[in-house]
Amino acid sequence: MLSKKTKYGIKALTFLGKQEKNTPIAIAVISKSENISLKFLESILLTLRKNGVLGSKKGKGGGYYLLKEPREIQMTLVMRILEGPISMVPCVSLNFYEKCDDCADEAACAVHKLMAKVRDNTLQIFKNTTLADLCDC
Amino acid sequence: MLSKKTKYGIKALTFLGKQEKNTPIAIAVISKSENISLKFLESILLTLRKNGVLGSKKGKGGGYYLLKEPREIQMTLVMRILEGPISMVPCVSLNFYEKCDDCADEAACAVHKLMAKVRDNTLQIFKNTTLADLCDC
DNA sequence: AAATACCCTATAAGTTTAATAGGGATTACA
DNA sequence: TGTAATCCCTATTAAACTTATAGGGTATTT
Repeated sequence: MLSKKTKYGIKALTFLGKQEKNTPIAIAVISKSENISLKFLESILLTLRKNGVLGSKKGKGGGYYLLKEPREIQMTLVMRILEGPISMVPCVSLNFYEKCDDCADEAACAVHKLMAKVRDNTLQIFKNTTLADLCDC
Repeated sequence: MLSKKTKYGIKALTFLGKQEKNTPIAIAVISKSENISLKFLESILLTLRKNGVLGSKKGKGGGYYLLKEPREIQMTLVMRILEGPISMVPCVSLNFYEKCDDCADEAACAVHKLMAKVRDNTLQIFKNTTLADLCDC
């Protein structure tokens, strides 16, 4: 299951990407428009800012804005920041690899084999989908 | 993340699929071979039996066995029984559909759009992968 | 200086997962 | 016929994760 954190994060990014000008948008504006708990959204946007996806401006007239063009923001990046590993098991993860305790031979493991296939496909989708694609609705 | 339930389930099914003869195998045998908690595995195999994937035989010499040929057991079935929905959000699920509370227009939702693509791809893989494929190692 | 809006940490409620425990029912075989 | 093997079923629990909520701090603009 996709966490609400990621879901809300993608919605917020899409909202920002759809703006005509890339000027700061207050959290409260996004929160109301997308029906997202303000405080929860706050922490999500903070995470995206710390990871270089968003910039922010404090004080009156402040808010969050995209640091890159929508077409340059791949969903791989967004997913990894908000959701974590793209693969369903750590033993096939490229960025978050971990060996399984219970599994002696990875090459002979059915789960590994299956999940590697799934990861390859999912990764392709996330790589080839940018925020710009999601903003065309 | 894939639950351990599903992971263990697939491993157990693969173990059964690799047997020369399709005679009952005791839970304890699978448990030891695959390093899976016996009691936990027990509940998993029970679920698979209740869903028509496995048969069982009680008493001495009893155990679990496949009810169908490995090549006829699609991973879609196994995943849906053990893991639940294949899609990452309920609003794009074919078998477990649910509307989002926060989302007014599904067709215009970025998350929906993205996750529908992911589901399509993942579904194809699970459909085209049978237990027999996983047993060739 | 006052209002606005982001920044940061802590905490709590709710849910899910993974496992554990314990006993019941059935079957094979000596 | 009795006993060991083995599946069947329910309940409980411990840990982890998710989804918020609360409260105050800091910077900026007007």
